Amino acid sequence: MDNKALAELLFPDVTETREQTEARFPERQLPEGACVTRIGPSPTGFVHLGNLYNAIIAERIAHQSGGVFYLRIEDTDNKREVEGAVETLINAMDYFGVRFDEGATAEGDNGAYGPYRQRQRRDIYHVFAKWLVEQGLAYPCFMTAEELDAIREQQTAAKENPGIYGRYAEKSRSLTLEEIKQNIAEDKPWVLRYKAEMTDEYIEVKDAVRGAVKMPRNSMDFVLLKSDGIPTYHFAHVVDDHLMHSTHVIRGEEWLSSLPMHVELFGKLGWEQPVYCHTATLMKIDEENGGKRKLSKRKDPELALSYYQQEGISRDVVWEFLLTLLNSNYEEWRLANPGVSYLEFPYTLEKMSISGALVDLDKLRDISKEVICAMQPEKVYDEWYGWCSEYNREFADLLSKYKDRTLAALNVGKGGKKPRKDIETWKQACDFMSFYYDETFTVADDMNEQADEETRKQFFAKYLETYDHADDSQAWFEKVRAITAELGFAVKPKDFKKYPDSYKGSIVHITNMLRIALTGRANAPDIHEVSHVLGEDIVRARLGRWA
RNA sequence: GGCUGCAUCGUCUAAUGGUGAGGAUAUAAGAUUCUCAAUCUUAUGAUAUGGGUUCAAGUCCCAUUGCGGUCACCA
Repeated sequence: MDNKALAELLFPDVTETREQTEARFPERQLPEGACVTRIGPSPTGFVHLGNLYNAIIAERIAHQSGGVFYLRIEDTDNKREVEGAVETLINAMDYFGVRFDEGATAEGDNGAYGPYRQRQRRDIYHVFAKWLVEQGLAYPCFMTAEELDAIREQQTAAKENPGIYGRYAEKSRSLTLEEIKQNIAEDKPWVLRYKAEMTDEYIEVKDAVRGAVKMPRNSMDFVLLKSDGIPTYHFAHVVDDHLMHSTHVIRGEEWLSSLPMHVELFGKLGWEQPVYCHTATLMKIDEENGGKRKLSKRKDPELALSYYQQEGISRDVVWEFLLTLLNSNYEEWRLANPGVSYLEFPYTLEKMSISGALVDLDKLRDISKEVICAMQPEKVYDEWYGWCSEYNREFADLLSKYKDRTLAALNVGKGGKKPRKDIETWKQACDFMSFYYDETFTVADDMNEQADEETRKQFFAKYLETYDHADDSQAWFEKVRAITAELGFAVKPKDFKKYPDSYKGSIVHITNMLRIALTGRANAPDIHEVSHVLGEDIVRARLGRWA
């Protein structure tokens, strides 16, 4: 076979040599030790928690080393592509504070190694495809889907490994130049296959987290270019990560088994392999059978990044959460460095866990309270307002109308050493804080459980009579106690527990009445503090209804 | 099925081959002279199984089991 002639026949439009193409993607000028990483999502419109997980690793590795982090859109499968998916992805990454130095943007490209959308790099792949054909390392295959299905059936029946290799590749491999010319003249669709060697050798690849991984060397004639001339993931990955000079390839462990193909291509093209880092899959407990399983797009809403956006889970919270999963020493570091940005944490691949972690929403909730509690009220306000303006416009209006009151409310219970931890998510915050605004204030809890109507009227009348908005918390509580005793309620809850028949109730009932009247609920923060956030007029108005 | 990755409390994990297997979270009980959110005490709770190597194994080796991945003109 005349490989040169075959290459010309298959790629008549390719005029550039591989040297010329490579010269257009020169070495990056970076300081010693700088890492170049990327994420390569496919634009399906669905952004995974796993996407962010890998993005965070890649971003940290690059930026901690003074390197480059870029975005490449892997859109080689046009069947899966969804309109507007690139924008969705960029928005999601932006929401979670992942910033790219170069790569695809909503408008186009930013950077010297583009295009950053694989479909637009078709000509580049063809240069290397042509070279592989010239070297006798690739050949066209005209087999139809039906023929491939038949082969697979035959292989399954014979308990052989499925795929195109060995004698199953004979038919296409043995085509003469004349036959190929004929097929092409007839416009028969073809794919370009890698011409693998039949071998039982093993390869060993160093994975940055897993250590040495041993696998059988590739002996499959896998597809390099599909019939539309677009490369498969495998070919595109090798060409792009070489030309764009990625030093580290961070991706999910589902790629581990195709690693031999990639190693094969890097070897044959004479390129240096990047450092591979195959991350563990995020898992979840299956409610049906109690087993550990992969997060599934259909059954698990918390898999979608949009879930975290819709719930209003703060960017910082998601980072903290993922970092605790990513590096086992993160929590320890956080404890030793409270108040420091997570960006200061020295992230290392060595500390990465290799077994699949379970997404534990309990843990997320705990981290969430912790993180938001530690935020300055101004920051809480800004982030919360930002979320509301996208997901709850009415509340956003309230927040801007009552900005000062909201800031004061966010300070409630923040004075001492043990600050309150009320807020978990922005969505929940709207609910939790609703009693501070007349527009959203409702009485949710029943006051009948606290005392009968007669006592209630007496209490509120007396309370308002002696109420002095200027009282400090001590003086205020003394008055509450006085009224409590006067009404025949136990001032000490323990007394009531001991002698329930001697009292009409305890101070707990009294304060609960106050709380319900003031906030609409029996469980709420400190009455005295809340009163001062609301102001005297509102306090008198809300309590007056009951007197 | 072939190939392959992983395996410590429910969950996330720590432990140069050598301490009573430690922490966090969750759960339960108690404390905090007003609820709740917290906070503090305490408790429950793990090296998947079976062999080997070694004075000594959670740690090294082998097998079994379990869970995952992959075997497309999908990524």
